[in-house]
Amino acid sequence: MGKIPEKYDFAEIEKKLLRRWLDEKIFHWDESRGREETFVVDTPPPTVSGSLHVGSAFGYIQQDVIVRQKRMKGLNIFYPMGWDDNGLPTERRVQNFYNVRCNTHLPYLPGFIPKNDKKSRPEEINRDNFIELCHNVTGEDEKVFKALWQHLGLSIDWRLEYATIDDLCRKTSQLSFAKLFRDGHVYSRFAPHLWDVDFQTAVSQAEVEDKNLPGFFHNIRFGVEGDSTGSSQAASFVIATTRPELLASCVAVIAHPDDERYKALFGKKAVTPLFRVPVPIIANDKADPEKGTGILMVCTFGDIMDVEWWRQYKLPLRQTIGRNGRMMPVQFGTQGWESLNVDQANEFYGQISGKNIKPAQAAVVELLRSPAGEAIPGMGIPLTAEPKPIDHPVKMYEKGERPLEIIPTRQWYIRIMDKKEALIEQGNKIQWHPDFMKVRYENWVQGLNQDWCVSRQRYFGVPFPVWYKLDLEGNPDYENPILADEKILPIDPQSHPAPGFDESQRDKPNGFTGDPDVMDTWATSSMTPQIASHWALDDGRHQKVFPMDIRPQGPEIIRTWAFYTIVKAYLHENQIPWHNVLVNGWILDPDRKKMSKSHGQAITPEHLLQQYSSDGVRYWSAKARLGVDTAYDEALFANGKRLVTKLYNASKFVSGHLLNQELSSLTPDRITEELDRSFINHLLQVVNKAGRHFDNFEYADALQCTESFFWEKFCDNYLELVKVRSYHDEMTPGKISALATLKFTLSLLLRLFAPFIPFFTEEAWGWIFASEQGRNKSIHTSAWPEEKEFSGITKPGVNDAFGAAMEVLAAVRKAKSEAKVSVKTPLKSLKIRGSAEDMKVLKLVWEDLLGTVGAQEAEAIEGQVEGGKFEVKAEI
RNA sequence: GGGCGGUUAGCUCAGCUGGUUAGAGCGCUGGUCUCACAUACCAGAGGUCACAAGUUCGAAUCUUGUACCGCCCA
Repeated sequence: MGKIPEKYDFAEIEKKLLRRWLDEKIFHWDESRGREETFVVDTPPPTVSGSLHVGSAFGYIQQDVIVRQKRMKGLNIFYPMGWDDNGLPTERRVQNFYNVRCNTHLPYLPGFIPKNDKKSRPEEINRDNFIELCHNVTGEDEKVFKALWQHLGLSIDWRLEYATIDDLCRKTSQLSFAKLFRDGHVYSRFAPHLWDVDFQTAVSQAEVEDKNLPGFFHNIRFGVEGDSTGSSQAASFVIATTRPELLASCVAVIAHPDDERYKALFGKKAVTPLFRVPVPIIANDKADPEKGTGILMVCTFGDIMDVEWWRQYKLPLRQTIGRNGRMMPVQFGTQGWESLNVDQANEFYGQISGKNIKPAQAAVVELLRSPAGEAIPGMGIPLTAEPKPIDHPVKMYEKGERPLEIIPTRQWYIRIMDKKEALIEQGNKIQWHPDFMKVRYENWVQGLNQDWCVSRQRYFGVPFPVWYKLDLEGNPDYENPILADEKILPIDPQSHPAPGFDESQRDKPNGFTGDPDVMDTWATSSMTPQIASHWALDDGRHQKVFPMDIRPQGPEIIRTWAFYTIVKAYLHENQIPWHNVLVNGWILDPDRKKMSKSHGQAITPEHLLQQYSSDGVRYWSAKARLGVDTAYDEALFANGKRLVTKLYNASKFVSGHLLNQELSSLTPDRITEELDRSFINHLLQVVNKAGRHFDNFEYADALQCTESFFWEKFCDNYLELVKVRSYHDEMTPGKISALATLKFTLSLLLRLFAPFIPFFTEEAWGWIFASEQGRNKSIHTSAWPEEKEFSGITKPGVNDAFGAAMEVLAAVRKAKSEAKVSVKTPLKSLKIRGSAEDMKVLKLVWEDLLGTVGAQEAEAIEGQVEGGKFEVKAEI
């Protein structure tokens, strides 16, 4: 046993142990061992371009606590780590970091260095230059994350590191796409789809959120064709819309079939104001008579209902909003743009063409204020009332700033709408922790309303391994995409020619073109189990880790990460990806709001690690149960640090006693005193309880019962009661029993705490146990405490002598506290009354007890006692 | 509007397969330098368990409803 330092310098010890753990490879996965004895984690790859705040560490520590306990149980641990660097967050970070924008029309500049002048307009750069910058930035970000992860003590096998944009991930994502295409689960089509006009990309249902925004209801008078009097009610009607700028896109008006106000109009044609376009008046029971005026215009496209009606009634397409969010040029009088007054329509439209949506809306409203815009001459000003302010839900891209538009584009989809039931069934095969989280999954699957759109019109992502043949006019043949051979993946169709073609034929008539899109980042993240397992590349390895054991993750990505991963595992192998999903809670700001970036960034994890130690920060995370929100409270970090200090002191005390002893002789069978055996029995209860909690992933409860046992029973009571014997000069059987108990207990306590407090427990383990014969050098590969370790210890002779001693000790302490004297003050006399049976128990720990309370002798009185076992009279 | 979770001491949280005087940590009050630890120890104060009704011999714990908070969906 080496020297025990006077003070515990956690910073230095943490550094030393991190190095040692890496050198000794104790977190390495052993590929030679079978699936049954392996515990596999599908670790969440953090978005490295995201903010790094204290919440980032939270969930990872919880996983690590679970992993470390499983490792001690003897399981072979497969604990990889990935970085999510692919996707829009990185692009955005690069744009801001270097003040650049990607422009696909510019040529590639080798050795390009951005000007990085924040004051000037963003520098436009080539796509490949842009991607290079993305790699630079994420490379740096990943270093920062990795350093933090190591500092937290995450017991990751860093040989299993991956990044979602690296070759392995691109290959796996492309393989997934290719196989799904081959199996008919994937299709592309040109159709209206949710579109962000700022990022200029399609988004999927999972990335859309409803946001309440202020808007205006505009009441606009439409005419009815063939009724030019303009005076009677039947000749016109008023629709209410929040999107008057879409008036030129109007293709129909719809009211409820039972709506008396409009019954007479069905089958006739309405005439739009300004553009004087005749559109059908249709009855459909999905129109809400209560909303607005009960009759509404269908535009291509204002919302999801428009798309539905457009399809149902095979209405024409009149697109006016372009991909960039500006009003597209339109020529009335051409095919599909009929008007009763072509010249006037074009003149009106000319006043909004090219405008952004908001200014276009303002312009249209102004035009509607003029009688010149009336649908039918003589009908009057189209805008029948001042716009009425309302708050209404608007669909937004979760990362976007302006409302989403619905714009016809070509996109790739994975078919999921026909598999809802099967996907819910897959969810049922998985254990969710806490179990109510499964409901969120089910609700999401039930509410799906479109197939999974996996294509994005962006740059930094996994390309589709697809080309299209160009016809003689240079039009791509989308119906017959050319798929890359699986053997050559990953490839970029932008730089790699299509099979059978030469690069010189790129984008030339009769040649080919590469698919310009990249995949939704979830198309890659949904493959994290398969990426880590080397699915489709190394089947032996895949079988050894798939399906995985646990998927730890946040609640907000059940609808994305958990859902898509379940989808992929189902489509590829008709499997569940993991047996357990562990959903952590939110970190809340002190004001009970979800921890925000602005708040969180001020609280850097590094700062906390320096102040409270890694073990202290881990304690805070491990106190939080799965699925339960946790308030950010620095008091808990302090508690963790305090616990480490206490553990240090207790370990120092025990080690001090064992110093210069023949350690190997202090075996469990030398534990002979009743107090010791009774105390050991309490320890056994904790071992069993903590083990059971861990089996249910209730690490917080395991910590709770271990901590309270350690602090209250071991430190505050047992250590005090045993000092009489442990400090004895002679090596009496009583002293040997005490030392053997201390050694046994410390060994177990350190191991019980090891998953939570890996640094200090490892350090203390090294003081005594690491050098013992048959022990593992690292506590983290030592055995998790089990009941069988107690087999060499004789059971206590009576019922709970330790508990009896604690009760009397407490009574004496109370007397001393009331007398306001030191705890060590000797007693003048001590009288203890209890039943014959209880006194018999107490007699077995009599000497320990008297020595501890400072009594020369004590009077034992047999008699009945109310409220407790003993009545104690202590004279000071 | 629908779903899920929550509401327990000043604060942060346990307890919730119903059963003796409802627990912990922090904070607060008083005391103690006791040979592991004053980053400690000892003692103490502090709660009509959101509200209402119901089931029951008995409810923080089960049922129903209400209010408020948070999250998800429409």
